[in-house]
This record gives sequence, structure tokens and C-alpha cells, in this order.
Amino acid sequence: MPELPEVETVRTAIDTAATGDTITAVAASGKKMRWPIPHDISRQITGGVFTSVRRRGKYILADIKMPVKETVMLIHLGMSGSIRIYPDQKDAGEAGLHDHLAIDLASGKRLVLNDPRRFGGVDLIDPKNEAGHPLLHRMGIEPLGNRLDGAFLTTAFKGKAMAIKTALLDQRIIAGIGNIYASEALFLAGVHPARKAGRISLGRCEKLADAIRQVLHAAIKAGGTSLRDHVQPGGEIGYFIQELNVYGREGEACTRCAKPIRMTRQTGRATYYCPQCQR
DNA sequence: CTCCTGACCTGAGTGC
DNA sequence: TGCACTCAGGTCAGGA
Repeated sequence: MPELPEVETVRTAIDTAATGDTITAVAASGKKMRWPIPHDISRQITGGVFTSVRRRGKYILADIKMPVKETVMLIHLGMSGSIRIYPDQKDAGEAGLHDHLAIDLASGKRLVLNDPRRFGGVDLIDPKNEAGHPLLHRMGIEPLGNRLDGAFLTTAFKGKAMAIKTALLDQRIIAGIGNIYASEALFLAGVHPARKAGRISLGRCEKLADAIRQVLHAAIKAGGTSLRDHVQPGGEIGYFIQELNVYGREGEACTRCAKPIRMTRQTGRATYYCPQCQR
């Protein structure tokens, strides 16, 4: 499912539901995801209190305060991960086939992580070394922070021969953009996805920086993009699919010039664009 | 270094 | 109905 807007939607839901609440029970499926869930996760976090829920790129970082120490639960949703929040544990039923982690709270709520493809993962990390964690220490800037602008992009892309679309997916440059929003941002900026990253002018990089911010903010506001069966933690779908200009619209009319949207493949992944509006 | 390919998984959809 | 095949919101190791 999840790029930055979907992860942010999930983060907000967990924060609202769980911050201040105490963990009373933890159950893990035992199946290996991208890496194994820590075998002693129940022992490590039961009795802890969620103090805040943050996001870094596509990672969710939940701060948990234990009686004698603090830990951070890191969650990545991969391609197919989602989290459901049940208001009452009694109504949650048995663990489903692809449920990998269930966390019960003193309030009666239950958080359930479901991930059919198991490309996601859960880890517990030491907050003192969080920035140095192998999964986090090479991550690029937050696109919704104050560092994304045309100057940053021209510097980051300098000398890069790869296509701009591919560069936008590189989490070491900007953290959080995925396959949908890379196509959408390039459309808004009027930049052709195959253009070499290192050959984009400062002015067009400024437009691109604005486009990235714009599309991510708009998607968060809409609750993310629901493709297939993805839903938010409360079961609501995200409505940004109605605002997509190019993604998944091959052959349909461009919203700006009415020419047919094209699909191509770049490093194995589908890219959608308007050949008229994007140069 | 840079960049691309293939691998990791399951499930939905398509065409025969 | 069954089967073979393709594709999907991500990332990482390995090799050219």
C-alpha cells in the first residue's frame, strides 16, 4: 500500500488511538516478514506506554516508555501492509491468515498489523541510537520538512545519469516518495519522467520541489490513495485516487490537455505521464 | 562509486 | 473450472 501519505495517515490514526495507552498484551504470528519480528517483542514492550508516534520516510516510529527504559517500535508496511485499529478487543476475532502482530491496550483497543506479502517489517530499536540504525541512517530528507527546494534537488541530482523518476524513488535522496507520487509530482511539475536527473535546471527543480510538496499534502488531506483493498486503520478508504492525474490512467485523457496518458517501464516499474505536458 | 536486475512474497486479474 | 501468466503502493544484495 504505502507511500508517505498513506504511512502518515496510519501514523496519525495510531497516535490518536494509542498515545497515552498502556500495552497489556502482544501476539506475533512468528512468520518471517522482511526480517523476523523480535522473538521477545512481547516481553520487551508489554507494560509499556505509547508516548508518541512519529514517521520517518515510510517508517512509523512509535515511542514506548517502559518502567526502566524506553524503546522505539519501528514499523514498515512494505507493499501490502496495513494496520487495523479495533475499538474493542472482544470484537477483533481470531487472528487472520496474514495478521503478524496484535497489540492490546488497557483501554480495550487492539492494533493489528496485516501484511499478505510480508515485505514489511517490525523492529525494536534503542532511541539513543535511532539515527544510526541501519534502516534509517542513510535516509534522505523529509519532503515535507524545510530542506526540500530547487537548490537541494540540483545538488542531489548533480552528475546523475539515471532518469528523474527513478531518482525520486531513491529513499537516500528524498524519503517517502513511491511509485504513485513520483509519477504525479512529475506531471504537476511538467517534467518528463525519462529526463536525466542531472540535467534538470534549477528553475525546473524548484517547480518539482513545489510539486512534490503539493501532491503529498493533498494526498494526506484526502486520507491517502486506496488501490485495490487498502484501507485506513479505521476501515475508511483514502480518496486521493480521485485526484490522480496520471497514475493508473494509461490511455485516458490528460486532465490538462486531453491527450492520452502513456505508460512506460523504468527499472522494472510502471511510470505514467503525459507526453504533451511533460518535457 | 553508479546503476540495473532479480529476489523476496501473496493475491487479483486476464486470457486461453 | 482450471491453469499459466502478469502485475501490484518497496527494498536490498549482487554484479556489470
